[in-house]
Amino acid sequence: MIKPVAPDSEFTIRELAQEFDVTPRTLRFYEQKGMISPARRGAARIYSAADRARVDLILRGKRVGFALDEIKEILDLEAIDRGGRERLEPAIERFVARIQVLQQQREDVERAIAELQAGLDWMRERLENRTPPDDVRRRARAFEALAQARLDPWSGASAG
Amino acid sequence: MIKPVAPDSEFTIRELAQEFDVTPRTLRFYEQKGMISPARRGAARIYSAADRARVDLILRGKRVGFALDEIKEILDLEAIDRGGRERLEPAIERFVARIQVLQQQREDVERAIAELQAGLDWMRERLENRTPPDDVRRRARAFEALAQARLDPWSGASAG
DNA sequence: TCACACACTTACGCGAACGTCAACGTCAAA
DNA sequence: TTTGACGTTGACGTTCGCGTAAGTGTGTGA
Repeated sequence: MIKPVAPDSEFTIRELAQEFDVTPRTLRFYEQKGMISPARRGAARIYSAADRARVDLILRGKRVGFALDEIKEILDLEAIDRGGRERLEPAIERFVARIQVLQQQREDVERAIAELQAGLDWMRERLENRTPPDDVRRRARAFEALAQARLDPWSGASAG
Repeated sequence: MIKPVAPDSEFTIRELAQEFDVTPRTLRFYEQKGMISPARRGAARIYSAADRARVDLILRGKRVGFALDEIKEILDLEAIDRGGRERLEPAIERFVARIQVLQQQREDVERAIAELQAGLDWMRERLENRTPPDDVRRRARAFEALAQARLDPWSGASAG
C-alpha cells in the first residue's frame, strides 16, 4: 500500500493526483485548507516525498471517516506539542474518543462484510436457481430477514 | 448491541430518536427518502420493531460509509428479487465492489487505530514527562514521523 | 511564431444529510 | 381553559468536499 519513493523525489500536481486517484483540484483544496504546503517553482506546485506521505495520510483518514479538519488536527500535532500541556490534554481526550469510534467502526465493518457476503451468496443462489447447501441457506435467510428488516428482534439482535 | 425488544413493540418518533441518538427530523427524513414506512395513528408515526431494525441497519450502514441511497438499495433487495435476473446481475456487481471497499476500509481502520494508539502513548508520555520504556519510544517516534509527515518513505511505507 | 498541454487563481455551484424555523394540531394535567 | 409537551408538514438554511467554469500565464515542440 503506497509505493516507496526516494526521499528527494518530486511530483507535479497531476502525477500525484493520478497516483492517488483524485483530481488536481482536490490537492489544491487540501492546500487551501492548510493541510499540505508544497513548494513552488514559479507558480507551479512541486510536491516532495513528505507531501506525498501527507496526502496518503489524508486519504486514509478520509476512508475511515475523519473529517478534513480532524485530519488537519492530527497533522498539526507538532503545533500541539509546542503549545505545551494545556493544549495536549484536550487533544488526548479527542484521540481517545476517536479511537473508540474507530473500534466501533471496526465492528461495523466486520458485520457489514459478513452481511453483504451473505447477501451475495443469496443473490448468486437466485441466479443459478439451484438448491443451496444448508449453510448458505441459513446465512441467506438471515440476510433476507435483515434486508427486509423483518428480523425477529428476539433472536436476531441479541447478544449484548 | 441494540437491545432486543418484543416483536409487537411500538415506539414514538422521539423514543426511537433518543435510542439511536438522532433527531426526530432525521427519522422523518429517512421516511421521506422511502427507507422506512412507519404506521400512523392519526397523523402521528408509530414505529414497529421492524422499523426499529431498519433504522439500526441504516445507521450501521452510515457508519461504514454507505450513502443513504445505497442503503436504500440494500433495504429494497426484495424488489430486486421480484424484478428478476436482469436486475440481479448489476446488483451483484455493486455488492462485490462494495465488499472490496469494505475490506480496504477494514485495513485502514486497523492502521488508524494502531497509529492513533501510538500517538496517544506519545502524548501521554509528554504529559508525564518521564523517560519512556523502549517499546513506547519506538512507536512514539514512528507516530511522530507520521504525524509530521516526515516518515522516510523507504523504511516507513514499504511492503507492497 | 503558433499551437497546445498543463498550470494557476478566483469564484460560484452542487448534492448529501440533515438543522432550523414557522405555523399548526392534539392531548393530558393543572 | 390555559399551559405545555409532543406531534405534524412545508420550506428555507447550513456544512462539507469538492466540481466546474472563466480567464490568465508558462513552457515545449513543430
